[in-house]
Amino acid sequence: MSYSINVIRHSLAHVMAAAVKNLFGDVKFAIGPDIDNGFYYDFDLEHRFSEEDFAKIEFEMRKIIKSDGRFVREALSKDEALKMFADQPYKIDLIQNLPADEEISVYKLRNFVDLCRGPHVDSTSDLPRDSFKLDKIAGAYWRGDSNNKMLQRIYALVFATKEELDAYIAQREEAEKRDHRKLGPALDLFHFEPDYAPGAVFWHDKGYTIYRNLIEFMRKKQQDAGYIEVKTPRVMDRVLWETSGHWEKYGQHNYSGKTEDDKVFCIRPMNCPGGMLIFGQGIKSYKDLPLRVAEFGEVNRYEASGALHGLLRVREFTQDDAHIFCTKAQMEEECLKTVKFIFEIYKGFGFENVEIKLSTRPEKRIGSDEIWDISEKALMDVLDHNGYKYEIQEGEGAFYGPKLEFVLKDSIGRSWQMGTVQLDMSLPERFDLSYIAEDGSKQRPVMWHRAILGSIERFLGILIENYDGKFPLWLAPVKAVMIPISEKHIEYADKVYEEFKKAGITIEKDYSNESMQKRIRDAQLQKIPYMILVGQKEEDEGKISIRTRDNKQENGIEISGFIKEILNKISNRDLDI
RNA sequence: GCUGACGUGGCUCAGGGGUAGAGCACUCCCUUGGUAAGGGAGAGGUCGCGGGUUCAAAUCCCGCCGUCAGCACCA
Repeated sequence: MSYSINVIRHSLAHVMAAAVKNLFGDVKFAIGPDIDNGFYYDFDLEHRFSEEDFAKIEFEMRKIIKSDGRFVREALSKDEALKMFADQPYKIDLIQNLPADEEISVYKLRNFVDLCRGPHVDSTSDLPRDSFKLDKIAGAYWRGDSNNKMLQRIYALVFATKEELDAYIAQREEAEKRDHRKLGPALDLFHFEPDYAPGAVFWHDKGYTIYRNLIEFMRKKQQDAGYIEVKTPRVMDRVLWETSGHWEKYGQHNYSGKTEDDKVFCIRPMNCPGGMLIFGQGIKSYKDLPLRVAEFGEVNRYEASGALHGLLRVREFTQDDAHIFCTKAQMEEECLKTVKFIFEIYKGFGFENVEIKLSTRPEKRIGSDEIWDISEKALMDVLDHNGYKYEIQEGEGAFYGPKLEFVLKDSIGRSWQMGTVQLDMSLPERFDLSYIAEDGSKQRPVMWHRAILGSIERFLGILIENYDGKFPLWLAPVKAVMIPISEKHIEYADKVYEEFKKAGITIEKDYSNESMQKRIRDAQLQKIPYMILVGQKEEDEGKISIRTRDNKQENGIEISGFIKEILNKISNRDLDI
């Protein structure tokens, strides 16, 4: 009989728990579910696990697997279960939270009994012996709540075959090689100064060129899509943040300070209030709607130290933010337009595989259930009526409204949450925004928040990893590097170089006193799209030779034609070189 | 923020109670090379910061800061 990989993973979690019990004795067991690449199990025990324990635990697991132990299911009443797990406080906690009349099942594996719904394999001989591997140790809070005790979690990788396990590990190593925290400094894009500005980016010339390219790209697209662009203050009085409600909810994450006359100012953690004040200025008519207000807004949030992660989670970043004000009647159309817009933008970067998640009302929220019903339905209608597939994330919405999240898969299959579209039922109210309707009455506008790239920093981090540093031509900070074969050809190289310059193409010279091979290697490592090689032959013919970073080679190319080709690729934003 | 590991020249890392090493990168010299590392020489660090133990600390202990892996958080 063959079992699903999930059943195998979960059964192995029991085996590992049993092994830990055999080896370490007094252990309090928490939970051990299967996950995407294997399973984990949370333990509470005196002994501090270290990776040196892995070999021992794996050895014990294999012993258990070989012993042909049976997984035996037993059904108990709640009282019986409580008695059985009397010395297991976490299991007691779980049992007590089960419905009173529910039958409780436990699974026995030799001397180890675990509270569990199952299912499991019949016998440990159904389990693989060489396609699992203990992976890492981590702290994890009981019930995922930071008020609770932190337990020790062991993660393990489990696949159906050894080959799949090895492939997974190899894929992970590949991902590590593309880590933007490595590639970024190596390609001279940016760096961090942990001592002076943890979580804030120092953009170098090349990185900032890409950064500006991204903003220009969005700016152009937004203009075409009927947005206006504004710029609002970064430092504003605390009163504003109290009005918006963010001081109360996120005050601890704000950068704020007192002036000499004791006023408290706050560096903006988001751009919304600025957008509200722009709308609130003057009297708006229904004829002004929909009003799409974009801002490339730099924000600062004092994120928890443990949350920082390269460009993906920083304390200072720029959002490609926009607030769309519209009437109730325009609400769905605007949402649909935005969703389509988002897909169009992602496609431009080669991200075709985009998933939508719809997050519904959280426990802590404002607004009546009626309004939530209407807004959630509005989002679903837009998606349903236009054939978009989506997954619902119950209770994951913002406190002020439901949201759509756009998750894209990169070139090596990893998922990233990027853009978001959110309905805000709070801010128009708090800022008392209104417009004059056709019948002369004052109406409250509907307001959508939306960010497409999310943050420029984050998006760029993901692009680095997605492209493995090989940016498409239109984004690449340096399009080509000029490599004369020997010193004798520098004069000709300069002549060619000037032609590229004149055409507005960013190109570097490498006239350093190194062998040509060395200079080619350097250019390859910098992932510069084109190497332009000129030697005696090229000089005699008045042509150039091109080598691409993908090792494509073409000799005797005509200069003006090649320049034209590059300019074309840049303006078309071609993804291939 | 929590748990654990870690913090040595720009980068990758070795060493380890008696006042610092390698490779790459950098500078200079030789070499003038046809598609991923030519050769030589040189410069560069009070070993994250602060305190303690010691005749002596980069090395041991404590605190702080930061990084990494998770967890929690993510307006």
